[in-house]
Formats: sequence, C-alpha cells, structure tokens
Amino acid sequence: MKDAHPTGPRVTLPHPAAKLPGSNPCAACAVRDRAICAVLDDSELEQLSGLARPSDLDVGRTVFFEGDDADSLYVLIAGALKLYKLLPDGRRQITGFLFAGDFLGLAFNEEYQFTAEALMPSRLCRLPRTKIEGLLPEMPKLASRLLNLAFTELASAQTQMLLLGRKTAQERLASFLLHLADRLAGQGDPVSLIHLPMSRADIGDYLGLTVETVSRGVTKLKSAGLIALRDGNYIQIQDRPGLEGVAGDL
Amino acid sequence: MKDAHPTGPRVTLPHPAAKLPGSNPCAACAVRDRAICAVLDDSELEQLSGLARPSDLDVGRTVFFEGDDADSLYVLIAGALKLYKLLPDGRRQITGFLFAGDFLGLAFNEEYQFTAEALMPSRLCRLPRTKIEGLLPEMPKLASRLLNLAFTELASAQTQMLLLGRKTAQERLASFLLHLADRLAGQGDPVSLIHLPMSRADIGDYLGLTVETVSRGVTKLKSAGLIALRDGNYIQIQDRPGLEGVAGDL
DNA sequence: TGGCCGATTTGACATAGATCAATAGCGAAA
DNA sequence: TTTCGCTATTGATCTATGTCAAATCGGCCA
Repeated sequence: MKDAHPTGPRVTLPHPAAKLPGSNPCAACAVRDRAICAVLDDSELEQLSGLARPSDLDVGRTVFFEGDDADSLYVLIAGALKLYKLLPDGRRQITGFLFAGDFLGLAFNEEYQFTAEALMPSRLCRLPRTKIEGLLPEMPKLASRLLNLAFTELASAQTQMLLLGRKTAQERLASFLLHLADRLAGQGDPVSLIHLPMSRADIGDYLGLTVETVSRGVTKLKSAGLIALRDGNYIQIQDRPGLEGVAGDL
Repeated sequence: MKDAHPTGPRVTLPHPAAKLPGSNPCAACAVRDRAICAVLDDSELEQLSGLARPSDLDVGRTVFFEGDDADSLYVLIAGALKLYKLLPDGRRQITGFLFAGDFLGLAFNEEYQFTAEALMPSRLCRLPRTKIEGLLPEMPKLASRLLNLAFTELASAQTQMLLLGRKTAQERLASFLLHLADRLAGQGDPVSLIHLPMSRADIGDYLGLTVETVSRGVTKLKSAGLIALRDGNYIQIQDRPGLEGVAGDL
C-alpha cells in the first residue's frame, strides 16, 4: 500500500447553523474573498446576503439540467461540479469542472445550456437571477466583475476548442493536468499534487477521448516519469517542464 | 458555366465620406440596429460616435494578433472575419467566424486571445477599450448588452466543444452548415442559400478536420441530395430536415 | 477480514479520419 | 481567350484512437 499524503483535502462543509443570528451570513462565507462577492463592500454584501440560499448536494445529484429554466445563479462554496451537454444518443461532452469559489449560471439566456452535477458532496449558494439582474445597474462593480468572469470563461472555452480540435491524446492529457494544477493553485504558488475528484470517464468526456485512451495516456506519462499516482485519486506532477513539453502549447 | 445567382451579395462598402458633417455618423451606420449600438438611444449613441474610428481591411489582413495588447473593441460593419489560435507547430483552430453586425474584442483580458483576420474586404468600427469600459457604469444598458453577448458567445462555445469533442465528421459538417444558415438568417426567415466566404481549409480548421475530410463530406452531402453547390462558393440547403438528421443534435 | 462491485488498466483488433499523392476546377492577370 | 496558381476533389494507404473484452485494483460493507 502507498503512503497516505500529508494533507488530504477532505471536504469539510462548514456547519449550516454556523451563522450568527442577526449578522451577515456572507461575511463568514468560506469563499467570501474569492467568489464574485470579493468585489463587493460590506453594505453591498448585506443586500446580496438577504437573497442567498445555501444548499447541499450529494455526489451525483444535479444542480439543474440542460433546458431547465435559468432562474438561479450559484456560487460553489465547497466541493466540485462537472458541467456537461449530451447528444440524443448519449454521447457526452463535459464543458467544464467547477471548484470552490467558482461561479455557476453564466451562459444562460432563458434556459441553462448544460447540466451541472456534483462530483463530491458540495455546498452551493443560490441567488435568484432576476433579482441579481435588477441589482446590476446599481452595482456596476458587480456587473463588471460578471463581465470579466464571462470574458475569462470565454477565453478558456477557446483554449479548450484548440485542445479538442487540434491536439493529440497525450497533449490533451498533459494540458489538462497542468490546467488543473494552475487552477487549484489559485493565486498562490504553483501546485504539484493535484486531486482528481472526477473519474477517468469524466476526464475522457472533457477531453473528447475514451476512458481507455485516458488510462493509457496516464500510464504513459507515469512511465515517462512526468507524473506519479498517489493514493485517493491524487496525481503528483514530477516534471513540470517535461509535462509542458508534452502539452505542446508553447 | 453555371447560372449566376439572383442576388449576389457582393460586398458594397458604403463610401467613407458618406457622413454628413455635423450629424452623428453612427445614425446612418449599416449595422445601427443590429450591433451593440442597437440598445443605445440617440444621445448615448452620440457619445459613442465621437470615439468610433472606421477602418477598412483587405482579404488576408489581420485586425490584431493573438497576444497583442487588447486596447480596442470593434464592430464589424461589413465583410467577414475568422478568429483563430495557433499551436507553435502551426496547427490552427478557428474559434469563430464574424459577419456584419458582430462584435469583436470580447474575451480580452489584457491581451487578445486569438488572431482576427479578414475573409473578404471588410469594414470595422474601432472603439478604444478603456474609454468604453469607463462608460459602462453610466450606461447600464450597454453593460448588460455586453454581458448578454458574452453569455451568448459562451453558450455557442460550449456547443462547439460538444461538436469538436463528440461529433463525427459528417455531423460536424451538417451542424456547421445549419448553424451558418441560422446566423445569416438573423431574425428573419430561415435561409437556404448560404455564402461561404471561407475556404475548405478554414472550415476544416473550424471543425477540427482536414481539408480532404471536409471536401469528402461536402461531396457526400451533395450525393445524398441534402445540399447543392452553387456558383461563387454558395451552398444551397435542399433538405433541411435531412441535414438536421445528419447533424445529430436532436 | 473477506467478498463484491464498480472503476481502472491492459490487450487485441477495427476503423474514422489523417496523410500522401495526383488530378481537376476556377478565378485573376495578361 | 489563354495561362498560371491556388483551391478543391478524388484516390490509395496509414495510424491514432475507438471498440470489444478480459483481467486487476480498490473502496466499502457485512
């Protein structure tokens, strides 16, 4: 058996009743200074907090389905989600993974354009969409934050198109691991131990590959000494420059 | 030689000097009520018009390159553009095509995330990015229009990911033609005669295929009686339900 | 601790689409 | 109108990845 790693990031959901009566529950939010809320001052946050409804979600449960009326926006407080679209015959494309602090519900018009499903026990903060839209004119900081989020998402969607349209299986896999490492690092130091809350099948559906190809690819990266598999679905990046070489984009 | 089609949409660029001195040049703009400007009232348009600089572009010329400082936003007044990203070894992914009325310059942060190149002689309206950003707080209608645009783009990027990750060559091609037909139709009646300002190579780079596969695919759709090729790079959709069947998404 | 069940890995083979290689078509210039 | 050069089409192979199938692993529950 392999070593357990030092700091296993178990998801510890803050207790629902942890909010002090009368105080602003958002103020104590775990993602207070990462999510969209980060750009708001205390009085603005106060306004939002009245609208927010937290909710917990078990593995495999969906937040909403593609085609549902898009009446809510969400902030992911803890856990991880996958977003996906389906073809009628069941082929699936995962368009993204969400982690704590991420925003959910962009890309709506009237209906959600994808299904959002929990990869692990997760907690969300739910906001009524129309109310938020109503607040935007009075909260230009919020509006511009949303616009920036949308731009960032768009840029990363375009990067993903390049990956899906033009990269080989190995390149896709290496790019994916590096991308994950960078996202999990946030603004801190680059991270080399990555947790994979998603299955090989999910990775395949994200990269436009089959489970088998993903598995073979992981094995090959491992044999090349670029990564190592750790207990509990962790991957350790052992040779970042090497992995970047395989990823192929500059 | 085959028939010329009835209404060959030659690009006729309005003469640059067509603006009356003293009047608002935007008021007479060809895309006045399609582009982002459509949500603005006359006084707001007046403010913008002072910032706008028109410019013409020949086939093959670029508006900007991936990595350039993103200091301008653009509205495409006439013509067509392709947007693409490159890998170091020259592999290319076209992330989108733009037509008259479309907005260009979303998906910026500090640098453009893709190169924009003219597919035909085109005219653009250029706006300084920082000035526009400064106006957003005072023009919530413009801000919300941009947000909506970004959402729409995002949704279509996700649809494209599904196409690139999970569809067969024939499905991609059929989807592409239907998508083009719908875009060119705008809000009017569905269109069945589609102009293709882009080469087969461009279509391939958009769909994640090679030129040869695109060409074979077109031939196959033609043999099946779903489409017909017309003079001057036009394609006529002859059996829309049939084509939708091939496209495969519901 | 042992047994089960789904997830992962590995292997053998099939194929959609890529690659390499000729033509054939078509538009611009002379 | 003819020619030239690029673009598109078609054909003959090749290969990366998909498909089918069989272990093997690993987590969870009794």
